[in-house]
Amino acid sequence: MTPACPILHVDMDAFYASVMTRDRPELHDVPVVVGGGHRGVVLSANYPARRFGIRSGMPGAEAARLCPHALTMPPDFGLLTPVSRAIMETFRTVTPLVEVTSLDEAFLDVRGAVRLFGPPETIAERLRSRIRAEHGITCSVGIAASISVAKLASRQAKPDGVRVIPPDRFVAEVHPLDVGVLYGVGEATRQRLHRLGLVTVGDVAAVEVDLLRRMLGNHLGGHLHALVWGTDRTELVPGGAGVFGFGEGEPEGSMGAQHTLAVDVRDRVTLRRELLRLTARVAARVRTAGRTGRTVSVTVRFSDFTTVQRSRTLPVATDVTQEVYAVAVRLLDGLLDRGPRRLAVRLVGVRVEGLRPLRPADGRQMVLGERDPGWPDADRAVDRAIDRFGGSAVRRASLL
DNA sequence: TCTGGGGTCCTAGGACCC
DNA sequence: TCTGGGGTCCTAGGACCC
Repeated sequence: MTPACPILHVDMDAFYASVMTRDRPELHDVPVVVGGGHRGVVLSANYPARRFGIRSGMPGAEAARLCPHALTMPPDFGLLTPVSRAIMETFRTVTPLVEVTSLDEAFLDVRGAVRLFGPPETIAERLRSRIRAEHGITCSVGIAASISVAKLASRQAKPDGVRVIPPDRFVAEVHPLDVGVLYGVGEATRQRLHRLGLVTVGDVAAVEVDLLRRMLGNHLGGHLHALVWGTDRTELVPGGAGVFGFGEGEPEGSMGAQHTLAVDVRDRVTLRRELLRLTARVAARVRTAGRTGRTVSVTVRFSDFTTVQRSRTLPVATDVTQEVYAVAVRLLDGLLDRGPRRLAVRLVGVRVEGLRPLRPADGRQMVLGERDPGWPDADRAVDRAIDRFGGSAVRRASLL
């Protein structure tokens, strides 16, 4: 029989901080912050640090103000990634229906596993004790009929707990809460709803769906209506880690890179050099994934934090660094010429969109009368060298 | 010493075509 | 020589997630 609540959301507790201090018992009562260095944000804070009000996503400077004696360390993905992979593999011993949404979170559909392993609550406890035993860290599990409610439940289960929200308890337990608890309602939508006098989930549920659609737009209105009644049935998509660039597959639609400069910069030569560095990285990833993209998009964030983006779609898809860069640098120049003038630049980014698999026929066919400038060969040579000697072995002349 | 980096999806207007 | 609808593509911006 299919259980009423077949969806599990498993969320590691303070994953980065927990893993990085796991073998250092002397740090267990010390506030530890991962990330948040110069101009950065907090990626993870252990529970002692949270007692000072430190939260992930917070500017590092603010965290330092709240707790000056906290120990701050950069994330060590060489340590974190294998732990994450092993945990996700543990999930797959229960069900193949695992959607990995980040290094430290996944949704599981266990409807086919109850016969073998028992009810979802039992499965949750099994997974929790295995993760504790094998990796020395704790996690929390939300259990519900849908991913959106399971996600909400796991947040309430933290730390180191399990929470079930069955459909017949949804209204009683969720309607009194602030709309911001809903998965998919961020700060902007929350503020908007609050301004309309809709503060709790129940307040929104009392509004007719047609009115909601008129107030918030067709899609958001309809989606929100489903969320507040717990009827959203967005399907779990098995796989998915590639979306986050953690190496398990590659993203489908776009690949990009951006960087916040150590100091705000006005000098165009410096900005172009940074753009080339990022472009080389992105194009190499596109090639490695065996894809090409048609749209190049450049993002600039100015010192006042206003962010502008310009894109250009090419007639023919490319994976050639120099072709992407030629477009990107024109977009950058246009942006600097017409953007909020006089402001220094804080961040530059480049993205290749409209990715699709590279078919042999796409090859490097020449437009009539055009000479192949040899860039694809140069790219392949660079890719091979990076493959053999590592990324630091190869630098483009203009980066030296 | 305010505010990262990697993605996805939706909206809305204009161009262009039928 | 007046009015139009529908579909797709492109661009810019914004919201959301971890």
